[in-house]
Amino acid sequence: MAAHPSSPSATVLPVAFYERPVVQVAQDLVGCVVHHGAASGVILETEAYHDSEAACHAYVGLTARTSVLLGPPARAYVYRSYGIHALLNAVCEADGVGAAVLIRALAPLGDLAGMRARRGFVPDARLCDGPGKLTQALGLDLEVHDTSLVDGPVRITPRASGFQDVRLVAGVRIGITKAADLPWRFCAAGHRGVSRPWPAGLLT
DNA sequence: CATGGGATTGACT
DNA sequence: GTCAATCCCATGC
Repeated sequence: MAAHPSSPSATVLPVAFYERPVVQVAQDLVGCVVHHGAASGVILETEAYHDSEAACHAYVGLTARTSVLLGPPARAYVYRSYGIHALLNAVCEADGVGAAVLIRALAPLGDLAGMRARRGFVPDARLCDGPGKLTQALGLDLEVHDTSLVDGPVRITPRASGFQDVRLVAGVRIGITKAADLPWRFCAAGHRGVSRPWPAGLLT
């Protein structure tokens, strides 16, 4: 952090950014930068989830698990998947609406050495090409669940240089069985560092 | 209190 | 292509 003297709060995406329709936020987040400590990466892939459709955890209503999803926007929703992986989501829309954007892939940007150490020295292109991989690379765990994305340990800043006008490729969401036909997955066109399978047209 | 499923990954056939 | 690892929590008896 000492190498970056600029004030973080001045450039962090504000609460109002997240307090919008979740499918819009999912698209706008591609190209933005996630920070955790010295580690950071450019978002290459997102998915939107909303409590109006069955794939969203909040579809079942208010429970201990879904209280954060249904709470105010601009907070981190982190949960464990398959007993092993921590998945990072940004809570969106108004307080009372269950909606979040799942961050599925990053282009590694800051603290590559730390990422390599935490990920076990895989090729750099594979450091953050999946939702469980990127949380491990960033050093995130469930401890950041229900923390602020504006002034908490995890922060997201606006689109990096070279990503202001990023072209998006939409596809269906990955790894779900319910509401599997909604095209709510968004990838940065031309970037191979996204999770498999690549959506049609990614490289064209 | 017991059971089962899941927004994944990596290793293996 | 298949499959197991392994945690949280919703559901049901």
